[in-house]
Amino acid sequence: MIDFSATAVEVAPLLLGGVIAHDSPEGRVTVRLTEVEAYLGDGLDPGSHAFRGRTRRNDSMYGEPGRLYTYFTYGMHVCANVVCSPAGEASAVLLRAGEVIEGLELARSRRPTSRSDVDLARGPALLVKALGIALSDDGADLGTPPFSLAPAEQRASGIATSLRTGVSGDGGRPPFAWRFFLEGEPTVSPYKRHPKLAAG
DNA sequence: TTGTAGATACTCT
DNA sequence: GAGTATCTACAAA
Repeated sequence: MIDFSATAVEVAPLLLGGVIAHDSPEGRVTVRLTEVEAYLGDGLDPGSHAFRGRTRRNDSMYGEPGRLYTYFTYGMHVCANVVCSPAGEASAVLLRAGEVIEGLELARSRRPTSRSDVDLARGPALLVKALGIALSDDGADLGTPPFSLAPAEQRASGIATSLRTGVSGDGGRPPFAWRFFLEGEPTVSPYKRHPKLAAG
C-alpha cells in the first residue's frame, strides 16, 4: 500500500501505473493512472490552492492523507486530488490523466463527445467525469467503498517529469517541475503552458 | 495536425 | 469584481 503521509512530490511517482476504481449504481469504472501533478502548500508552492493558507475550498487538502480533494474550476469542471502528508499539512496529487481499463461502456456514456477510448480520461476534468466523481465526493476515503486505489503491480518504468501544465504565475516555472507521467502513453495530455506564461 | 477563442460559475480579495 | 490546477469547436494548413 502507498504511504500517503509522505509529501505529494514523493507520492506522485508511486501513483503512476496504479489503478483507481469507483463503484456507482450505474456500474464500476477503473482507470490506470498515467499522468499526475504534485502540489504543496503554505507558501511553498505558488501554483497551489493552499499557497495562501487554509481556506474553505482547500480545507480537505489539510485533512487525512489518502482522501479525496475535489474542487470546481473554470465554471464547469471538477478536478480530483489525492491528499498527502499528515493531517494539518497541505499537500496533494492532482490526477491528470489515465487509461480506462474497466467499465469502458459506462465511461463512454459519460463522455459522449469523446471520439476514441484514449480520450476518455485524457485531462483532469475528463478523468473525473469518466470515473463519475462529483464535487460532493470531497473528503471521501479512497481506501474504502465506493472507491479503491491500488499501487502499480510492478514499479512503473519510463517515468518522466516536466513543468506543470496550465498553472499561472511562478508555479508554472522552474523549479516546480512536479508533473509526472509515463513516457510513451497515448493517454498523457500534451503539455500546454498557461496563456499568461505564453504571452510573457 | 496545430493554434485560437469562447463558455461557465465558484472562490477569494 | 476579477481570476481560475479546463474542454470543446472551429479554422487554417
